[in-house]
Amino acid sequence: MDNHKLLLLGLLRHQKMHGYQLFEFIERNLATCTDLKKPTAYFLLHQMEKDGWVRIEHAQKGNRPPRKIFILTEAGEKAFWQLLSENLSHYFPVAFPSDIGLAFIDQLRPSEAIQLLQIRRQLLIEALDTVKDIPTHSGSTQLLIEHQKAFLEFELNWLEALLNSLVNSN
Amino acid sequence: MDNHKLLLLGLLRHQKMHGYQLFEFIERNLATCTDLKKPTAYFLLHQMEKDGWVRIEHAQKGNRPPRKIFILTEAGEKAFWQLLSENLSHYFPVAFPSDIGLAFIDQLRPSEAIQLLQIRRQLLIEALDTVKDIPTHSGSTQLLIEHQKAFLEFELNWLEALLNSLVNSN
DNA sequence: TTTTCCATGTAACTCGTTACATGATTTC
DNA sequence: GAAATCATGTAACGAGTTACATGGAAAA
Repeated sequence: MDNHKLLLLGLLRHQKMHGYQLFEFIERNLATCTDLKKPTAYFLLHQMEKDGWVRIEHAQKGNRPPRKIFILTEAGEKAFWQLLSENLSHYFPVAFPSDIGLAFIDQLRPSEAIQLLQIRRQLLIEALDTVKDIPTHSGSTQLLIEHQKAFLEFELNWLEALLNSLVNSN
Repeated sequence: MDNHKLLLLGLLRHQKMHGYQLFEFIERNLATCTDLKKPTAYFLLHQMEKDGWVRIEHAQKGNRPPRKIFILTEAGEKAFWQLLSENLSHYFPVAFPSDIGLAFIDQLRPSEAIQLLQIRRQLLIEALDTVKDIPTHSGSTQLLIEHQKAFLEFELNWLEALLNSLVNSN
């Protein structure tokens, strides 16, 4: 939650935006790296407004639906630094739901295990291709994408090594 | 949730156990790899009993609190295979909350960024040490631990490369 | 003219967590 | 005698998701 707020604040610090615009940006560029959904984004924006971290300006473009433009306040700026340094000085442990199946792989015939993991391998390759297709960003936003890419490559290598060892033991 | 059930079923398939025992095992051996908490485990076990995947035998050891021993049924066996092949043939995307901070690292002075990330580095090293201390398991349960270890090593390398690039740009 | 895009949200639900409750028993 | 262990849970809460609602404008 704090990290989601950090993301929104950081984007707003760079440029004031309305909710749809924020969400579009995340969806288009960071979908592989984060998982902030639309209703959550709106909810957090309003909560931050209550807390005085952002203020709202209303705007209209032609006859389009009215926009709520979110602008960082000074309190929001302070919160940004706080959340940023908390984030960077922590390490958030990651659990891998996919791994649970691996714990029981020795209960399958190797040929069956291989067949199932081939499908996973294909999905991993597709995920990696998606990340590779993201256009390069300026600044350190690119780090997020680079890290995700490096991670997926690591995962793919690891899975292929596992597949090889299964093939050899067959 | 399905993956948590898969984990419980898989452990029970190997050996019938009571809730406390199951949870102890997970806590002791798989804490770094999964995040199943005690109340969740009890809840899922009872839910699976309602669904007929496990049945309960009551037992008493001395004057200790009575135990509920969970035993896999035939339906549970079927569910196990179903959940296992679903798990293995999927890839569950992973988001990294820690990464959000990286997107804004160019807004800090490099020296400050380095200082904060050094703390993260230390935490990563400690997490890695914890995994290295887990005694070796028989069978493919060990895969889970190996994967977590390899992942943490990847993370540490990546972070150190980032730190180096920050030091050089300073 | 039907679909997609723009722009906002709400309501109900799910999964899981935290904190607490109970009570005997073994260990320090 | 106090603290940790064994063994079971419940109740309240929290974060986030899914599905739905609204309604005009642009694109196909």
